[in-house]
Amino acid sequence: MDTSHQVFDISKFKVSCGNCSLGELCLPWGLKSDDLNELEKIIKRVRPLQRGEYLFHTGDKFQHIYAVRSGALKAYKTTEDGNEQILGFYLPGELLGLDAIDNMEHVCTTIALETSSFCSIPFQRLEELCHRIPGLQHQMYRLMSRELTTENESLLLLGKKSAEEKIATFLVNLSTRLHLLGYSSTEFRLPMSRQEIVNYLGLTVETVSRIFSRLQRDKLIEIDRKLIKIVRSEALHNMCSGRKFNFDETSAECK
Amino acid sequence: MDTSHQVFDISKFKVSCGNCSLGELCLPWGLKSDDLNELEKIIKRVRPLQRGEYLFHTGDKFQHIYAVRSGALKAYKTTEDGNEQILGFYLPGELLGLDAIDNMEHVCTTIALETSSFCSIPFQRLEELCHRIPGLQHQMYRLMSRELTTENESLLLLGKKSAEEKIATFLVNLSTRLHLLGYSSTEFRLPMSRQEIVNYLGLTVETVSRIFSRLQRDKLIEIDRKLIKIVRSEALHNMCSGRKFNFDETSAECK
DNA sequence: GGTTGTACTTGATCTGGATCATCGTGGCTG
DNA sequence: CAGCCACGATGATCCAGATCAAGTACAACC
Repeated sequence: MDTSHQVFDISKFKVSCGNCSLGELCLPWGLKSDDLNELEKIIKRVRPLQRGEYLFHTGDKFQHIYAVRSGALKAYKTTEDGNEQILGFYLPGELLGLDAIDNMEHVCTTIALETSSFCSIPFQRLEELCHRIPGLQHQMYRLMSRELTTENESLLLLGKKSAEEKIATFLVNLSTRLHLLGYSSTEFRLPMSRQEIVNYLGLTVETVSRIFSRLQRDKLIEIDRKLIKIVRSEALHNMCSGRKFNFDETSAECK
Repeated sequence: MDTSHQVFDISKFKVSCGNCSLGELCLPWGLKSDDLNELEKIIKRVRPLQRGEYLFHTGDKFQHIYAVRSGALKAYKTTEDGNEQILGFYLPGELLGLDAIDNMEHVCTTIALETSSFCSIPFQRLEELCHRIPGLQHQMYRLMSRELTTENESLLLLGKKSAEEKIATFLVNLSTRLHLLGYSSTEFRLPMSRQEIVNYLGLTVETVSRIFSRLQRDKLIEIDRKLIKIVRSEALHNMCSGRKFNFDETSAECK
């Protein structure tokens, strides 16, 4: 048998959630070792995607949920008039496809922003497993609940915030998520283009460009193309919630 | 024994999902009669709320999810600067509190917009029951998944739509949900104030007032305080997605 | 019936962010 | 290395919707 073939057939690799650095952020959280083994049996790696490749399309039959292992994706819908509407960005440890359970078909399209790898979990078998493993069921509820909370926050973000607040919130949110993954929270690379940022935030490239420039001029951040360095993170945090950027008085009362 | 007392202690009433007109819209969807009985055992009615009374507050310990039986509620968060940010409105058949599972505490406050009644379901016991009843577990996933989809749509609503589109979408959405409940989809009463509508949509009362007036002048709707009559629902539907309101040419090609 | 208060409407003006236009810059190709 | 192209920055203008400022209508109370 030609073993070299197997090297490329990555889907045959056994997944080891136990050794996965994302373990605690992902599905296996709180599982006992036996249960983990059960879960690992149904999880498969899928072929990594290059930038621009799709994970699933709107309307695809829903069979698997996916966990991002590495890389970054965006999820979007296409409106009646053919425009793309970005719903969110996904980083390692995050689950994709949960919104497809209701109608058993995907309701958005997901595309890799950079080379990305995934685990795929057949939903039906996951449901069966949840049935035998209470901890897994609970973790599923938690993850779905968390996604609801996240979306509520996005709702506030888009609904009530000014351009400046949106951008500050966007950066802080990204910074927080990267930090959770063990990366620097102050220096990182934006995996998405300006165009994608503004589509998501409901702004225009010009506005974002101007605000980035202003943040840089005011020494809150340093920015070189996609490289971001957050210099004054407290000030950026304050900016998220409408409080004005007020220099050294970060301890002052904020009415 | 004073039986008249029991008339008021509504929480002692056994819930009958089987006879509930909301059955198919709510938790019991797809359950067999035996399973339904199990579910009914853990569900209780809670005291109805009058307008202005709270169901739960942000930060409350999460113990129950609630199903709206009648009436209407709003869910909101309070921002750092003390403002109210409405996250959504809830009608009969809809579940409240699912976003609290993650941290086991409520992340928003819910208040009755009119006299409203509820069923309460202790989450821990529901989880145990889901464990024994696969259909119930599946329905929970479906309901949470549906809420994710709904929130994605709200996201588009708030992020990219114009004031007119937001209002049209808001009306159409309400109309659809009321229709599902067996009410008229063309004539209904808004359970919320203008102030609440605009808070939710991220607009001002003046803008909404003007757009309502315009829609009325153009004979798309008739409006008398909180009473809405949708006169030309196709036109209103078109308006939701940025397509211009173009009179009788509803059959014309929409690029 | 008058008084008060609250919700809603309508008009006038202002402004944040969109749109339009131009230019710079860095990466890629031949 | 020139030429091209996609991306991003910046300036000038425009406009949808906010803000400010008066009204008006209706319900609650005396």
